[in-house]
Amino acid sequence: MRNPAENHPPPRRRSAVPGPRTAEMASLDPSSVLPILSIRRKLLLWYRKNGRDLPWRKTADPYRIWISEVMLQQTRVETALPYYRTFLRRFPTVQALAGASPDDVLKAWENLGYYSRARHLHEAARIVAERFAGRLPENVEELRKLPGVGGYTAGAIASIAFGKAVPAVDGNARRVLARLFAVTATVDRPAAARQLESLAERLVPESAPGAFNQALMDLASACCTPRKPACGVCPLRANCRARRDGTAEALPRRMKRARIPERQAVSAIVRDRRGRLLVVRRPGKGLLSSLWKLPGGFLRERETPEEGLIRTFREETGVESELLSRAGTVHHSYTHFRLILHVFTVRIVRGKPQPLLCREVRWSTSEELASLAFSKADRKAMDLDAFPPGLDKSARR
DNA sequence: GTCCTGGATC
DNA sequence: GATCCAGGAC
Repeated sequence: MRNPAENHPPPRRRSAVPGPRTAEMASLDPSSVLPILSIRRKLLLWYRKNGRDLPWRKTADPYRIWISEVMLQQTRVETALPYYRTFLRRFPTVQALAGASPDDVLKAWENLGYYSRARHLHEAARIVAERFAGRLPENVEELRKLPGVGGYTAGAIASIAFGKAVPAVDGNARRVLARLFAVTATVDRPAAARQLESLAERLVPESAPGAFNQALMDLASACCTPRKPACGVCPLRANCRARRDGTAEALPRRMKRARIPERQAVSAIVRDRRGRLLVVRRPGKGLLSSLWKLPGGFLRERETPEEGLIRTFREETGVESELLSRAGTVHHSYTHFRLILHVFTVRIVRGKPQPLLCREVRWSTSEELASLAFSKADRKAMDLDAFPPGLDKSARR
């Protein structure tokens, strides 16, 4: 009947409690001790057999572990994998990353999404290089002060790279914990997040905290999946309250998300006589900051794509233009809006492009385009361009 | 609330 | 092909 999730031990710093806190738990409820020990043992055993073989698990280099954890924020393992390899070939050390140009770092991040991660990572690398002589701090509090390092990432680095017995609760771990302890509170509310965090804190063993934290996440991806969890083969099935209650698939509970609005935008494909493409660089803040894009922008209410194109192209670069043809439409979806992008081929009738509402304008050859960082949506838009045959060769010379 | 992309599902 | 969904930091 006792649910550890409902215990609210007085908040305390972990360091105040040496060793496993089993004595305290025992004094509260003898029956709750065994599950913790049993869960740890089973999970670690399962992990030794079934843990994924990932490159960042073959290294003890805190820098590499840090890179992997930042890449894994909001990102699947399979997606991050190739980026991890190329990023580390390119920036093998904290010093290499700290000394790189922002553009190189951004390019290495192209298509990985959430580009502020790349900016923060770069900034943090400089801090680590300058203030910490290239060594990452080892404790959660100091790690958390680095840009781009929040609670989860700090816990992951501290436990995996430095063997600290701290939890690292990401969305996967939250799912496992919510089911294991039948936490029915809405997990994206702070109260429930604290509850799960405190459960994780009690579970993490002093002996192998990094392995334990990773085991929790691997279990989440291998059998404690969001839909149709494979409870039959789960090593923790005997301990799982949700399994007992038949509520595994209903947990964790989330708030239902607001409907996502739709926004319309326009993009211009403009070529010069040599076949070079006009591209502009986005501002340093906001959506896709510092990435390159085609000229254009968001439509106003009741504005037609044609009107919007002429207006946004003028506002962004100061030129007067006319439409040549419709190149097509791109649909792309962001966290908080869906984008419908109308793409036109366009001709400049007056003026020379200036960086007015953008950081930079440039006529780019296809070779140069390959070296600039664009968002997925802009790549899609550029792919709509029916390149005039014959010009391509001259553009490359 | 604002940041992105890709995979699963219909 | 559209829609839903998963995944942390600020």
